[in-house]
Amino acid sequence: MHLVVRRLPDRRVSVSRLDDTDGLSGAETVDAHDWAAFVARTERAEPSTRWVWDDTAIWYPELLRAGVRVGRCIDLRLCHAILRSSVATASSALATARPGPWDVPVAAPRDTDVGALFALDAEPGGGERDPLAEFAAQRAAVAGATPDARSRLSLLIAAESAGALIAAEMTFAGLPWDAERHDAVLTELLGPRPAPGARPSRMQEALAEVVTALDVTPFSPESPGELLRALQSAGIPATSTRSWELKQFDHPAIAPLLHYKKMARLFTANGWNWLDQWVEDGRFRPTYVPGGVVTGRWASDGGGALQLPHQVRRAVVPDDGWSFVVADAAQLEPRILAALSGDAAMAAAARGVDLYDGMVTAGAVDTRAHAKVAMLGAMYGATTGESGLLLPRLARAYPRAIGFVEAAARAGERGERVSTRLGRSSPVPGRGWRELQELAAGDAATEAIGRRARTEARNWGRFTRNFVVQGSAAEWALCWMASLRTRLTQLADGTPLTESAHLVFFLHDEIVVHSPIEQADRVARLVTESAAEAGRLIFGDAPVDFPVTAAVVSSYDQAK
DNA sequence: GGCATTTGCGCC
DNA sequence: AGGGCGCAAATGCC
Repeated sequence: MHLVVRRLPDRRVSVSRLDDTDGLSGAETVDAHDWAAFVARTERAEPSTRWVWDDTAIWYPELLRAGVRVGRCIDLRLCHAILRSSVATASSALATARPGPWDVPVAAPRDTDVGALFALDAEPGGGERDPLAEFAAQRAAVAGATPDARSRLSLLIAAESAGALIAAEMTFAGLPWDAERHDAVLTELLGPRPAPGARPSRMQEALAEVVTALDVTPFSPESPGELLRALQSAGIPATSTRSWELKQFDHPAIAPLLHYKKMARLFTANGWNWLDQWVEDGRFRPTYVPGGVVTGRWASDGGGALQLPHQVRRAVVPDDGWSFVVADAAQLEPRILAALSGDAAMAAAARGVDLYDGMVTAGAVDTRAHAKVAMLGAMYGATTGESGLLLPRLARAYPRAIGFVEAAARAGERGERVSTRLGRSSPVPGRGWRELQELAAGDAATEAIGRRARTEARNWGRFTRNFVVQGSAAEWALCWMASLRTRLTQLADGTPLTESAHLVFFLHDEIVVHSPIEQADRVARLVTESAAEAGRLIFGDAPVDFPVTAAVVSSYDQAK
């Protein structure tokens, strides 16, 4: 049962009911005051309802604030983006139409004030968005795909939309954050909080050491130019001020300088100012941006939520009487590649808990470290260095897996689109890229143009090579979370979201569930079950395991 | 002065 | 010459 909803100008919502064949079977209008109650009533009476709306980030926060949860939805904006560029729906009316009001590049405005839903005076797309017509166009696009693509796209649409619900719920719940412990971590590593504009004492000390060791007049290491001149004046032939380059030099100034840089990073990115700005009432509430990355990964907006350094994870602490269940998928991307390519040998190596160990046991590589660097290199397109050297051996042991990413790279080099397991396709390269390739192929091409064209082609090939793996892994993660969410909802048995176990953080292949202590072990099992279900949903009976490590902890840093 | 780009580094 | 991001501060430009 689909209920297509749309904002009306006079603070009302129109609700169109569609039957199983998408025929209009009823319509009504609901006043803003009654909206949350209407949704709650509908969810109770018909839990399998799928709400169809333009943008979850617009509709859902207000419902959550009213204590109402939604089981299932279709996020038309997110699904439009998928279907618009998918190779599988390329000939559909939806994909071939001129850009319209659904082709908005970013999520809804960050305005989550109470009443925001009905306060929107203009459509985010700039034009009138008709959800009924858009839903029909999307259903037609999917129906027109091959049967195989149809079922995969249907799963992708459901998973993407579930992700949008989860993102809104996680922002609503917030990540439990102990500001006192954060302050303690900062004080331990940097010294006490300095006056505004001043450096923390430990940074000051490290800087003094650097100045002494370089025998220079005091300078500001935040300025790459000043730092470079200071280093060179002491005879250190640095060409940049990057830490990984500075590491190579043997000079007494290097160690305190690297220490300084480390501290400076923590101070500016996740120091006291960050704490003041982002943590309120014991919660960090970033905005997640589902579909924010071309590959389908989530992005985030505000507070650098997806880059929380390990140093400060000690401050992520559950409420009294609660635990965290922290789980991550072991070697997710290589396993995804094994499943995508149907590489039986790699699938066999993936049978244990550690895929890299499995590769060593099979004799494909010498050490676990080699296995890891070689696999990452294969998926990222490394050509030089250690991983470049290991690649031939890897290709002999796992020809199908390596052949799969190589094929994706070659397609990208030709300017073709590649697709994830469920049918999200990479964008076509820009006009400048295509013109350069045509120029290089023509009679007037110079050697320099040819060189530039080949470089650009290889660059795009590395992107498409990684796209298929990263994007398919993102789909697995969405299915994992969506399956878990369903189980957690059952466990909650009608309890409000934040009064029972609920997701509070997601990081590509890792999740954190905030759970009452007595439920935590059960939640850990649900996490594991959900991972197995995700594998089945996406790959059917393909013989690749997706093990997850699930730990019950009393602070985030204790996991792993 | 303000806005855009670059540099460097955090995460996966 | 290794994929995808976000963010702070410095730097570049008008």
